[in-house]
Amino acid sequence: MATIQRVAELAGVSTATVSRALAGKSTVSAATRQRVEDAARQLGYVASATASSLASGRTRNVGMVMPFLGSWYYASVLKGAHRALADAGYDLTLYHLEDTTRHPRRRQRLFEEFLMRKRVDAFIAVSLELTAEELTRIHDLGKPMVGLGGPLEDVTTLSIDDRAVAELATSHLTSLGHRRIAYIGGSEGFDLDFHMPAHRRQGYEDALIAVGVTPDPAMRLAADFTIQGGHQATLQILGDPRLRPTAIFAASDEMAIGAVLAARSLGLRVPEDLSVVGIDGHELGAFFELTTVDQHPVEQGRLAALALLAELRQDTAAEGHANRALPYNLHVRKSTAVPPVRRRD
Amino acid sequence: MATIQRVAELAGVSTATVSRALAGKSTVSAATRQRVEDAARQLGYVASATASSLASGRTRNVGMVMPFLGSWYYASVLKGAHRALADAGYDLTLYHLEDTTRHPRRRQRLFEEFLMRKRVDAFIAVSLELTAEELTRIHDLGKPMVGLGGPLEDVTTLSIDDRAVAELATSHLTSLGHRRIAYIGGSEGFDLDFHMPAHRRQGYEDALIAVGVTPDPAMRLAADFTIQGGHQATLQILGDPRLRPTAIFAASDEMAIGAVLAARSLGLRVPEDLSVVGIDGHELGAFFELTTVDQHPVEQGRLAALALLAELRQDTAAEGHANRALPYNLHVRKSTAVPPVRRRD
DNA sequence: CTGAAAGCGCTTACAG
DNA sequence: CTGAAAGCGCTTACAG
Repeated sequence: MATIQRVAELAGVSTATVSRALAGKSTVSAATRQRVEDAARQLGYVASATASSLASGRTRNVGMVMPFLGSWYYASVLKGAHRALADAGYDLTLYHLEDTTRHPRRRQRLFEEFLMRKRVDAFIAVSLELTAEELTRIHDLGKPMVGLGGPLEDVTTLSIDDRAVAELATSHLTSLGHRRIAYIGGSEGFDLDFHMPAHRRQGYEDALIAVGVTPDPAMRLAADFTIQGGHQATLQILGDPRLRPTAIFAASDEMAIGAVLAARSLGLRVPEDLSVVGIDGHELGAFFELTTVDQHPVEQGRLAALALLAELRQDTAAEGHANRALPYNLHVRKSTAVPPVRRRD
Repeated sequence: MATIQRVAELAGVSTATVSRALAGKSTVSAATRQRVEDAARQLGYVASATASSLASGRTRNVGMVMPFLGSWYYASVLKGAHRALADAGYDLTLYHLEDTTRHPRRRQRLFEEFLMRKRVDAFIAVSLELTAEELTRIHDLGKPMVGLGGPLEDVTTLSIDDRAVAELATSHLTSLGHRRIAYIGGSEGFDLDFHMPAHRRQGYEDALIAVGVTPDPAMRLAADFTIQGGHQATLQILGDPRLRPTAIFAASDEMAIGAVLAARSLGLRVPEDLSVVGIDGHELGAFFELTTVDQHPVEQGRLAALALLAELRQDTAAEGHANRALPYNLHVRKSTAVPPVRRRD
């Protein structure tokens, strides 16, 4: 593998000039730059990231800290962030923040060893619920950080307005004429950001109140954020003769798909007998013709990466820890429609 | 951030001794080691990966090259590999090998820039179909590499026996008494390893022939490896009055789920009217009570990482480029049963 | 616009 | 068992 020394010899300049020319510094003459580039190409030279990092103090590598690997949302965010970073010439190193209670040693090691190695210039933290000590440790690293999802103290955060999203989904249903709308929310502790379920419930209730409906606690169920969770909760709701909802709003698309399948298994047609709306923009939504509030996870990853790159570029110690709002939009498909004609009570 | 120099001062030894003590070299006295460890802990010292790499030539970082981010299988493999690497003290840097035809520049840049930076000691390549030139470039990097999935020339590869897997799934059906078994295989070009569809089809046919059934080309359909793909193919198969299969074998669990949903939409019960078996061990399989041949993707990622770590440990130039077989097992759930009593033809 | 030289923070023969 | 010193391959003030 070629070194900068070899390139310098071939181009007939010093290693300092090679470094400047390939880094695109403006203080190199066009002719010299050309010779250096030719020599580098001829030798297949690419600067060693290791040596470059040690000398410059910049790694051109970003750490991505995620609580889950293997689920659709996180994989999508990862994809969006990776592409934006790669386009800027950055590498992405992945850190899995495991569950504290189940894997205390692995999690501890992440903070005491992996993140301390100075392998990255900055971090993107997705849906992180951190202890005070963990947050201190991260701050002590002195690296820029952008959070996606849960609001973190003294960290620039991008997050979706969970209340507004839930209100939009519910209003979509009320505007179609629905009044008996059940809500399947997250069970406590399932999601890492424990404010999210409360915000979404608030949005749901706000939308009901806006059309004069008093929220009925019996119409709210907690479930896991999975197809199975939505399925069970829906069987529960539809099986209770007192409830008779005409629509279900689920806090995730997977739950909503579970609701659709549960309705079908009871012989109900969606949307003729029951409307269903979810949140996410999940890849399976298209197949199930699910109406949803799309939160664009790939785009979320991209925006987090761009925000971080901006901080790195201006090297701001970043006082402006804004909590920026992420985009979302209602994607109407065929799982929602006007409610069935009301039966006599 | 503490440097090795500070630790050396605090412990009253040279930096060389600090380095040896913390690296666990046996040539350090117990007393000295203890003092060094105490000093390091007190200062919160962790060696800089950058400096360590430059000095030692080892990065303790592995590159994971994947053609897709965001799908369940790849996310699962990533998860398994990440954990095994982290447990060995290694970091994981992710490289997305984008589709050649759609993103020629991004893919080219991966080979000409990202992989050349010497940021990693070795690579794990998942389902990679590489051009001759790309393979040459990877070999020229002189780094150990383990392939998962597609067989790569001169590379240690872990792969599943696709023929045997398909034969097992099909034999499960024939042993239940099925003889009219349709097969939904991958459409050409969808998967990167283009031998896989042929091998699975071979296994399907072998199992039929073993019970005296002549494979009928009309019972084979190609589809995308998705729920949608399986759904469409199944409507096609069940809609053809000449075929009347009692069972469907799909080359992936997502296809198989599509088959189950298609059957239900036609009023058929699974498994009473139609048995369905898939391949994968997909997380959704449990919900749909799908019988499948589980290929344990998380475990695949772990095994690939362990194989790579073994190569790194013995620093073998690795002549033994064995193609090791990955484990799989039949997971019988409720989507398969004896065939319905045959109607008169 | 370019070069000589220091230095980034470690590891590791070499010597004792 | 330990230390002094070289060196890993770059980047970047500093000087001209």
